[in-house]
Amino acid sequence: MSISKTYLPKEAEEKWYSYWLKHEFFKSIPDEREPYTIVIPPPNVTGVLHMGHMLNNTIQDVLIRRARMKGKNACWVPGTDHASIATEAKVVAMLKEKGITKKDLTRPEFMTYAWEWKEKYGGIILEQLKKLGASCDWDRTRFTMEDDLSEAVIDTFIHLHKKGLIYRGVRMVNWDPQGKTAVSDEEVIRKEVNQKLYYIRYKVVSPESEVLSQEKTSDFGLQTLDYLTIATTRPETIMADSAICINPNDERYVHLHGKRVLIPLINREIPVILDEYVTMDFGTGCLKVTPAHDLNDYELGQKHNLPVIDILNDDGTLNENAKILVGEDRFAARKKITVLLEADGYLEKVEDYKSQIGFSERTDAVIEPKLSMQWFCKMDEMAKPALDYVINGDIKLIPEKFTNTYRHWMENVKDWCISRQLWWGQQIPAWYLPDGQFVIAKTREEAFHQAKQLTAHHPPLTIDDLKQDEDVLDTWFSSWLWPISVFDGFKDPDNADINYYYPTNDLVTAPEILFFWVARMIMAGHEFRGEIPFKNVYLTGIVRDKLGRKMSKSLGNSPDPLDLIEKFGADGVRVGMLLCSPAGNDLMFDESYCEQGRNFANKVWNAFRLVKGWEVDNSLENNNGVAIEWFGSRFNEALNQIEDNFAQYRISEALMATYKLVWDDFCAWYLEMIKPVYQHPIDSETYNCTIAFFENILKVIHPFMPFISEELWHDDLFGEREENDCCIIAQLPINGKINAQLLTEVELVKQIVTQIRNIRNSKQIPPKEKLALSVKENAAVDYKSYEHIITHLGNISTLDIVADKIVGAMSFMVATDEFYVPLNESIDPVAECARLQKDRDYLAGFLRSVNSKLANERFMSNAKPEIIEIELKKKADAEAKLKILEENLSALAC
RNA sequence: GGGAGUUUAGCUCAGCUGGUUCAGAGCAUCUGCCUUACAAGCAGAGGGUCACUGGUUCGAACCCAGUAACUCCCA
Repeated sequence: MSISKTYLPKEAEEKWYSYWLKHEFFKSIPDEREPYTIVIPPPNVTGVLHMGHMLNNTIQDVLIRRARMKGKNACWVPGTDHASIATEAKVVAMLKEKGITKKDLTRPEFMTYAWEWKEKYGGIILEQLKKLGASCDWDRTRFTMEDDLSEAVIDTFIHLHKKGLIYRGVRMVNWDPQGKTAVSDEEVIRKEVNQKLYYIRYKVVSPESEVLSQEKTSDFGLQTLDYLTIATTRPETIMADSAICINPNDERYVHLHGKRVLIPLINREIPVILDEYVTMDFGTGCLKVTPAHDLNDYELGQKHNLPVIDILNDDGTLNENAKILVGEDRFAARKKITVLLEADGYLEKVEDYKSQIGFSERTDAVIEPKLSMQWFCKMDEMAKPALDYVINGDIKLIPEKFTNTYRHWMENVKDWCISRQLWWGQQIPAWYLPDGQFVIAKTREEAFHQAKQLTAHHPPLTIDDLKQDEDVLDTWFSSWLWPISVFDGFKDPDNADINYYYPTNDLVTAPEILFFWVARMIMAGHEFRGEIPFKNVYLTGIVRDKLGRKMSKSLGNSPDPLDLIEKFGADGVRVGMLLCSPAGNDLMFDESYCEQGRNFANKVWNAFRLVKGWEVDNSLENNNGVAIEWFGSRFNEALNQIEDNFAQYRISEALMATYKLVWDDFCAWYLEMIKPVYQHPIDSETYNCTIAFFENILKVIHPFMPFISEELWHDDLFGEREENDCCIIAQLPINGKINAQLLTEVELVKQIVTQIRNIRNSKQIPPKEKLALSVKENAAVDYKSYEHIITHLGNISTLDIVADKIVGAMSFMVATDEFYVPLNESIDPVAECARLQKDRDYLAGFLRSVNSKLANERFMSNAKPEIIEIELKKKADAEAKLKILEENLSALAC
């Protein structure tokens, strides 16, 4: 036999993946079967596969393969999103290398470069998914910026605008001064940063004492009545201050009520206002209010009608409003103004200070809160039905704990800023007239038509006078339509695909995007189809390294998934990912899990080698009836467990149940039970049953390990296969009968075998030396029917049923039955006594606790009858065993 | 600051409605084996004050309160 001793995945993976493709097993078209649909969370088109994708897509593939094997019409729709910020950043960087800056290009020129980039690098990630074995229907691959999907986005915008759900407004946004775009809250990464807290003095002016104060301007006196001190981390923004705010309850500052102060260096006068918003014990209790550059200050400013003074340009430099340091970058300005303040005596002190600062996820620039004109989508109306679907269980979040978080978010939802100051994306269909009015229209012509109505009485407006909004829509404004748009549900709302596949079944994604993707898909589903987009949302954990750090490129702590596949095989990596991924909890990934997965594949491979090597002799009679019936029952029991685990989305537990079924029950017990003596043939009935079992095992492992199962499926051990007879479309075994008594008794048999092995171990008896075994049956189990198994696994010469104890033999108990193994050497009575006494003491203690329970009136009156029943049985069992132990002890005269 | 979650063996995690001999699994460790499927293996074994302190209960890993540590989300 020339089969390799280890499973070599590489060849099988290439062979079977292309075989599956060629035979279109991933392809789905609507038919009369029940559909099972997953839409992939579209990865960034310019992305490469990372561990998060591996986990996510392994789970999806397991689910989709299982559904396929359960007879459903399984459809997994792949695709990518255009990732406007990330992609544009990459294109800009690529252009920079060529010596081109974005500013020098027209919009269409830039888009040409961007599309070239996308064609060249986009979709690499989808090719990588194939290595993992992903069984997506590749003919359905979609991209959020392709024409149809873009049209859906624009139509959606127009629709929502008509409904009054989209508006334009000045709002505080997270501004990325490097990318020169607004980014969403979700794209801001908060980090703890060491900063400085600057204490700055503002001179107090008051009408009555103005003269006095001005006199003191030159020498900054130490009279605390003359100035107040604020604490800030951003001294460069003092020129944008609109007020100083103190808490009305702050007794230290009662004298400041109604006063005005001068901003240092520029001497602009601002009022002191009162608001309980100010925390008295933070800093000095005096808060500088800078509405243009801080969200909280903005809200405070709104409340108190303060002017908004914006001193920053889009690139983060100071503008003319700042009066001083104009043109300086904000961080350079901070350093310089500190020097100026110090020089003029305004700087009281500087302290070290730690606080959270927002950084752009894409450019890592410090986020600047900035007031800017943006497009918004109103959320409150849409949030309500989207919340209801989850609360009333139409959509299930797995694990359930996320329902709370979801509710909390949906009840406090904020409007969605949907504009981005970029070119790569769908350009907002707003057209501005020269007078600043705008219309919303799909095309320039339509916009012109509408615009003419607005300016009916004015001199001619030409079509070229219209200027389209420069901004594009947030990528999530495409993604939230994904479950509908991939089936062309916007273009053709009643088409066969959308009617058949929608709502989809399961969505598998990360909890990080529960709100800005999952929640919005639910809103879109309700808004545009009046239906949920999916029934279950399985939220995976975040893949972390052993130290609990999130895997990331910048930390360099993430293995390359393709290297892992190379090293352990795709099946091994899939198993490895799932072994360490409890639902909803983060997973501490380690390569050793993949190694375990590889070893498992190897175990299956070697079980195959064993069976493959057997010779069949038709004249032999079948002695393995019990073993065969037992494994059949055990297999059915395991099928139930696996099904149950899947029903609860406990996928790693379903895998573990499968793992144990194969490794322990099939390999370690069943195959050992029936294995013929070396170079002896096997009877045909056992052989055929074993092959049938093996084929069922291939089916059960297939969703987890598609490649090795398919590889073995086609071996002639399992007979001739038709061209289309493949494991991937085989139907999972149907649940059969379970003989519970048999399962229980074989557990006892296993204990007997283990005890015999222990005797061998402790007495250093070689496995080849046969031993005799006698049993004194005290209970109802007929061990004679298991004789074949016991003698085979324990290498026992004879199994005798005896009526009396055998003195001088090694003994052990299983349940209440007594077993004896006579040895040539005499046993050590002292050691034997000690062993028996230990058992007796333990049992006696146990019995005491049971008895005290039963003697407790409150227990007897409160406990449920079945609990009392159990306690009584415990008592009876313990007493029976104890009796035997006592007998044995006295026989030994201990 | 507000909200949510986690804490069980060296590691990663199960443990459902409080009630079996309930303290479990996989990995790792230790011991013995190159026994003709597999050393990527086989046969055994050890290992835990269920974070801590109280409470409820006949009975608590599980319910309640408080404390501590860690994580995430929001501000």
